[in-house]
Amino acid sequence: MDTTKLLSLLRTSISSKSLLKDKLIHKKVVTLGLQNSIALCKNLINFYFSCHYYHYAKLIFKTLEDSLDLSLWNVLMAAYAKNYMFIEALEVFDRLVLHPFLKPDSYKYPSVLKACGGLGRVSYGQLIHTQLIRTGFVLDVVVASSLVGMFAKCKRFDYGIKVFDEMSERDVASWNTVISCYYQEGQAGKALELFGKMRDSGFEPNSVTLTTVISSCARLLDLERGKEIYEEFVKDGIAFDSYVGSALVDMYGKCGCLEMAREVFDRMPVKNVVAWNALIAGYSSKGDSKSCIELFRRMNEEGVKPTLITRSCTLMSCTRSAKLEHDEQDKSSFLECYDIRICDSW
DNA sequence: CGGGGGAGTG
Repeated sequence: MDTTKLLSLLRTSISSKSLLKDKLIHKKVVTLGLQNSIALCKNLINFYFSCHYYHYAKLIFKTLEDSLDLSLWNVLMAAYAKNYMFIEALEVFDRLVLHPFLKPDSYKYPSVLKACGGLGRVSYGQLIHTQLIRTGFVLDVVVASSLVGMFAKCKRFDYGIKVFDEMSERDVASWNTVISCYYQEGQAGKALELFGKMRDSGFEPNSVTLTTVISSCARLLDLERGKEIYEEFVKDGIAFDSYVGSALVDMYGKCGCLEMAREVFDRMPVKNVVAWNALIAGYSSKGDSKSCIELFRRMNEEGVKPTLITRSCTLMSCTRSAKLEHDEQDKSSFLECYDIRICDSW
């Protein structure tokens, strides 16, 4: 069996998440003496991460870390960053910095910047920023966007916007990053303004853009504009995914159109917890505790785990309900929700 | 091999 065949087997087992099968493949890799195949090992690392077998992933890396292949280090950092293991990602980066022979490339930076953002380590991010200017890697569009995102996550929006303004090359993702930067800062109007600029500059917005733009309309309670923009996107054939769906449910809910919110929600093929929460929050703001309780029960039945937001919205709607003192059914619903809150850890 | 998206209360 050759490397190509093994790789394709591995990809299939990654998508079907069958660990047993993969262990057999891994054994085969070792017995065939292909453990030095970098490409194969990158796939193995990603596979073990997808099964949360981080220890195995690290072992694979360890057997090859002396091979002077930077991409292997980058794969490991990216895998950690993607799984929110930011400390581990930074540890790999720090070790890489001390490496005597490996010369940096632009792929080394996005993951570590994501980790800095996730940990709020702005001073470390700034240190890297300085290096990026010195080495010229800041000219890479992905590296620069990562910087913008890192500064936004660290609440240093001014720095993020400055980096964006100085970018010599931009793409859809970098525009999305800066639009989201304004949104996160609480400047929804400015986010919409940048969206206009993005289109004027000739970039085609995608579903990521749509999510942020709809959320901005939601925050501004500008239902008309949101609808208008959404219809344009529909005409352009932009995908209606779970992010877009949740943003729409949120917008309709915030604007008090619960029928529309419910309609979008029902149309979502996969209802994630954010969509549930957005709908519950909508009913909660109307003081409709009955609908909140009903949804709270339904999501439990459907196996979607409530979050802190689910519970606070549901409970708030119950306490807001003026009938609570008199209506036995509401009272028991409240207690039910409260009991679950005590049993689960928050 | 890398970057960008959504929910609550006070």
